[in-house]
Amino acid sequence: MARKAGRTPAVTRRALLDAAASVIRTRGIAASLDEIAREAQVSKGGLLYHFATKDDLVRALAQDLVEAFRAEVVAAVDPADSAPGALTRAYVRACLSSSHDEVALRESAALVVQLGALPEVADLVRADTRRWSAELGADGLPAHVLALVVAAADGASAAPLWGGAVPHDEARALERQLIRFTLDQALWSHLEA
Amino acid sequence: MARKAGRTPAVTRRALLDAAASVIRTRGIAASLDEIAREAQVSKGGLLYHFATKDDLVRALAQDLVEAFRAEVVAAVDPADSAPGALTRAYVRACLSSSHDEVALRESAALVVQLGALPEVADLVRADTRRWSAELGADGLPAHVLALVVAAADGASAAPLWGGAVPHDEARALERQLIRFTLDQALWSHLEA
DNA sequence: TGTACATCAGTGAACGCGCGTTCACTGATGTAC
DNA sequence: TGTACATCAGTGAACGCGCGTTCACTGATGTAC
Repeated sequence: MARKAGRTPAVTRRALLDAAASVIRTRGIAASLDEIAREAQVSKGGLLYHFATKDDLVRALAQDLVEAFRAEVVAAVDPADSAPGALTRAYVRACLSSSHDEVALRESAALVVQLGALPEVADLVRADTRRWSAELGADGLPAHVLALVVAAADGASAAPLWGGAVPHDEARALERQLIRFTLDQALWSHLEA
Repeated sequence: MARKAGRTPAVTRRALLDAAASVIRTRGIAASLDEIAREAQVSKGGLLYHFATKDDLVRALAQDLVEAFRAEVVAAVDPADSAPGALTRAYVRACLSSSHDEVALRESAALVVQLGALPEVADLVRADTRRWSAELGADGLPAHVLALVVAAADGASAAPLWGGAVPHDEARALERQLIRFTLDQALWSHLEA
């Protein structure tokens, strides 16, 4: 513990990652370690005890966000849903639901893109994207349906990147449409090339 | 002209914007003016003669890209197409076509997002997004169809942001699907909430 | 037509400030005896 | 049980380097007479 009783190192580390996310979200990747440390109520030296270098911090943050999104999707899987496309439906729900924290998740997407300015982070994100491609590709949907649904989910969740706020009810409507899409086989053949 | 015959000031300015785009694309927003100036074959002082400040340069670049995308869409409008959704179809073609420069346009989207780290640029982009919303909203398509099509086009064109390369033939297939969507009224009612 | 002057479009050296990183030090907790 | 020592989790001052910005200067072109 040391010098700051009442906060375990793990909690301090968590606070630093949260502070980094919040500060970088608003001030961009150019945010200083000073700002981040202050936000986490730690000295700059204290931050550097946990993350030896700024790149270290940013990389850890990117990993954290990528894992958080994956956990979000896994949590959105309906255990009673055994039809093809169950994972894709969870993906859609995770991308479009604004239930539990309004905008946080979508802002995180924007944050990851910002962090992508660092090559190592870009690699990390690219690897995760490939993993999603593989897992969604094995979800049992025809390729052309999957491509459409995933593109729409991605587009809606990336909209904050260019300042496009999808209104709440519109997001729910889009979510319903996309989910129906993954279930309605009559539609599939109607759209086949 | 002065001191560098054979290049008009306008051409130098253009070269600086192009160099800024290319350098920032690869090295992120933290790229230095030195690098950008060198890429444009101008001294750092020369760059600052055209753009008094780094923010100035970045703002001009953002504006340039936003206008280039708009021009792209306008050029993609089919003059013989008078059905509802003509502008939306042009938007889809601009987002998904990889014809004339493979990846340049989509990389530009990524670039704009990077630039969004500066508040003034974020405002500029947000304003442009609102303008697109208004214009696409007046394009004659039902709201739920428009939302789906635009989200999918956005998602496909933003995929490079997280390293998701949409293969060429898949992009063409998605383009065809989305365009059919804007034309097939039977589908519309089938999808109505 | 030549000459003087102003302006445009830069050059390149120097400055100064912010920020990432280093470093010597420290106060609590854990462990050995 | 008390005491010495090591380690963990930081603090905060100092350093140095990179980068944006300033500034004095300059070489072509345009304009007045």
